[in-house]
Amino acid sequence: MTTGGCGGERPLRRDAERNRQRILLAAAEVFTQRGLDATLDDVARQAGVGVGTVYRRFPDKESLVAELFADRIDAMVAVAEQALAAPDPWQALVSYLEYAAETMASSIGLRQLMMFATYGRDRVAYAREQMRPVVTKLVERAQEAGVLREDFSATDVPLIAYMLGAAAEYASYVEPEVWRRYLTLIIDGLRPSRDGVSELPVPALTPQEMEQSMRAHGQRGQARR
Amino acid sequence: MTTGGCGGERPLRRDAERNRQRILLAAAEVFTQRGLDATLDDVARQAGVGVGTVYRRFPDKESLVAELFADRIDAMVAVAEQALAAPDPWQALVSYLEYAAETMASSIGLRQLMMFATYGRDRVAYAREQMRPVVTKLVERAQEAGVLREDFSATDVPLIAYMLGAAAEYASYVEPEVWRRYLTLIIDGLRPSRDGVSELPVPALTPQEMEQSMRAHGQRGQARR
DNA sequence: CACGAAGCGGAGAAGCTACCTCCGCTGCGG
DNA sequence: CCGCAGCGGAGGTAGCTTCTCCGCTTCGTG
Repeated sequence: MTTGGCGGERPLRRDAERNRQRILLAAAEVFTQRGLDATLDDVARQAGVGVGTVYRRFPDKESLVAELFADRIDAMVAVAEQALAAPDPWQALVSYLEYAAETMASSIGLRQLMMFATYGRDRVAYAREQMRPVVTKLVERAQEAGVLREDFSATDVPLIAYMLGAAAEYASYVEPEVWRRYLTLIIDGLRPSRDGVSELPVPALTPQEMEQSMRAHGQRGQARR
Repeated sequence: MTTGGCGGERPLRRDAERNRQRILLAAAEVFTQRGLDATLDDVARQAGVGVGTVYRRFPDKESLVAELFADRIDAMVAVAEQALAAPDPWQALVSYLEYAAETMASSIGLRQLMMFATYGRDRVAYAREQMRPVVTKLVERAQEAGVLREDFSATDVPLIAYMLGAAAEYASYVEPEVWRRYLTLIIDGLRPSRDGVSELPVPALTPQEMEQSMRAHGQRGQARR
């Protein structure tokens, strides 16, 4: 009632607000399980409302997707910064890598959003820019401490997370956590100079190349599907 | 002429045969670079012929895809068997893993074909059945020799290969070989009991679960997309 | 060379699917 | 109790894919 100045938009009617929440919930379910290719019709069905209701609340698919995942994208940046504050350089890097992989594995839609420049380019681009120097520092700190192999690079982090997300998606119907096996293998391979360690055979992607890859996939709406 | 009994089909006219080869070549290009979602129209354009010509030679998309990749699928089985004949259990497993990953990384279409039950189910299913016991033996032999961690499983092989293929696809425009970095990390993580080795945190997929995953993705034509 | 048949191209039919709009009806709440 | 915010979902529009058809071209044999 007493909101007084009515900051701009009047509050929704009670039933409308309830439907809005239902839609958000349904969208989360649908886009995480089936990816961003899923239709707004699908979301509506899952929410138990008509398509019209969805389009009344969200001007288009992109807005809905953006609103849905905004906080999880922000969280990725925050967690990276927290990791940098942690005392143990090895633990910091490993836990961030795990967090990134967990994020990519937890939602097909979010993975597509982060890795393909299909929707919400601005916000994602911004988050990526925030993270880049932080992750670089994370990697360098571990290397300076001598606990991480020298040939590892910051751009390997998102690619590994993406890759693990792909494995998670593949197995999502039977064991959504298999990716942890492969993360463990990779982490075990991350330590420096043990006997029998082989050098990494190819240079890592440069940040510019990461951008390019992202764009290349964004072009033809692969995210999709 | 003197083919006499005419084994069934008369040979194609010279220009027709030339076009057939062009189509096969174009199809290889298109399906490996863009995946099985690519249109037969795309193939025709790439081949420099009309769509009609494609459909005259190959009854439908599936036939073309099957014919294209048949030998590479057979090769996967053959290479597995060869690996089993190699003397060094570690080398045998590692080289097969590399071969599998290379296959999945070299062609988006082939990876989809092998991992999603969209086209050519029979041949792929058959190849998988052939490979399963061989890979199992490869893994067990390495474990008995004490050169491979005990918690590694045969079903990890295709999943790892798939995952690396996903990384390859992502970076295909800038550095199609990055996946080798991650294969190396994984291989370094494959050796048994070094100090600081962590146990794998999740059980591997069972062969039945592998089948299920494959089918699940095949259902809604994701492969494509 | 001439001619029949094999082959060709590509417009377009047929069938989807996805996004979004519109309008007559419903039911909230002042 | 009534006015208006909100609702549902049929359907318009656009795009895309698979495959067919038929008038024209080219091969190669007699």
